[in-house]
Amino acid sequence: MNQDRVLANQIRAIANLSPEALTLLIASTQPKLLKKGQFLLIEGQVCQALWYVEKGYLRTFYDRDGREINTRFSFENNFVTDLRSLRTATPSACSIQAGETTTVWEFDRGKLLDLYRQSAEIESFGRNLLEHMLMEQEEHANWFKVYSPAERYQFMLRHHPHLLQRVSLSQLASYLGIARETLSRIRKNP
Amino acid sequence: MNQDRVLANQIRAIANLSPEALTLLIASTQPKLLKKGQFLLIEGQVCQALWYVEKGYLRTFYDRDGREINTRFSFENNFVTDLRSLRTATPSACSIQAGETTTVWEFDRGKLLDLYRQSAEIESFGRNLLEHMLMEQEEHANWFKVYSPAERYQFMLRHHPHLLQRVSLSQLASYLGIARETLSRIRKNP
DNA sequence: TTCATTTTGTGATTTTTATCACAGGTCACT
DNA sequence: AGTGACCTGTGATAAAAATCACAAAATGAA
Repeated sequence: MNQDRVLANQIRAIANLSPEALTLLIASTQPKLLKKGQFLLIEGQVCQALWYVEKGYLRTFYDRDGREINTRFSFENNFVTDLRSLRTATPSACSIQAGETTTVWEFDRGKLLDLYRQSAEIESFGRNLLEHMLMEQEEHANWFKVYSPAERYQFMLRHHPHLLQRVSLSQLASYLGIARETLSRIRKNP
Repeated sequence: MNQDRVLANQIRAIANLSPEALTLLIASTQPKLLKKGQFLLIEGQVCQALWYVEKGYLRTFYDRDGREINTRFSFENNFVTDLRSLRTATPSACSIQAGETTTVWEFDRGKLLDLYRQSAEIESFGRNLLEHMLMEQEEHANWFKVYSPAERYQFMLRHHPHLLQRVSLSQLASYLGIARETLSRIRKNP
């Protein structure tokens, strides 16, 4: 059995699982190695899994008339999926791609649902994970209502500096809802 | 026992509960009637509950240097809370206020956590509810990355017309991340 | 290293949006 | 009906951001 320490510890950080439940959960996953540029999900496919990023990062983006709009960057120790596609079994409107050489653990949708039924502990883990994801998503959504573009940049710089260190400015621009050139200028003037 | 039909049906729409679990869950709630303007949560308080809106609507807002910024409007059949404050037991950075005469059902944090431990079915309901909330939140967050202000208005008009019918333009402006005057002008020119 | 590709910086210009100021309208309450 | 509080529309102006065009720099692969 392929028990990964990092994954196990991260799961424990989200919810305390008994050794049995932890084993069960980890046994259901499968590691995947992605080269930079490889896709986990392509627009139009039905999303069948949830992924945990062990190393590297993933980019979630939408295609808007040929222009790519990045809605999420998922780094180490984060979970990512297209929840709408996963839940409703409908084609995904977005794609998920590796931004670096990336290692993920794949949690298959069907297996996960089975585990939820089998183990209340694992269901509890799922709930806690979702609470965590929702909390972060809400906070991020508020950036756009509370801050101006320059303030969004400042906030990101202060609270999520890894984004700037690892993601190109061109890709960050759409994530911040501003033009690439504007972001370049904002960065110059502190 | 105060079993409300609307609430029961809405819960069933989220997750199939056995009659016993449903009874348990509903027995843990308490109805609250709010006049327009009354608060469920005031900035600085620790959020202790999750609320289900039966009638009316709630407004979630932040105070930014004396200016109110609305981040959410919760209408009939929706659940709302301040998840960060609820989870981390820290003072809330936002307030939640009734925008009309509003009836809510209050789910106390402690009772809910107890129920999660007691009943796998109820935990499953919690997970499903969170998935649903996260899905909606992600979609809303994408408005700001994918659409221009005018397009955000159009999207809201098409997909969430009740917002325009029941929330004042002044309050919607910050929710759409634009100035009140700009929204007024966008509305004129279709 | 070299070459091609991608990324970034920058100026000029246009477009969009915010801000300020104020008038008229609506609504609830007495 | 009158009063005050809030909401909406609109013009003038300033500020911010988008867009276009292109050069410089960085990156990566052969």
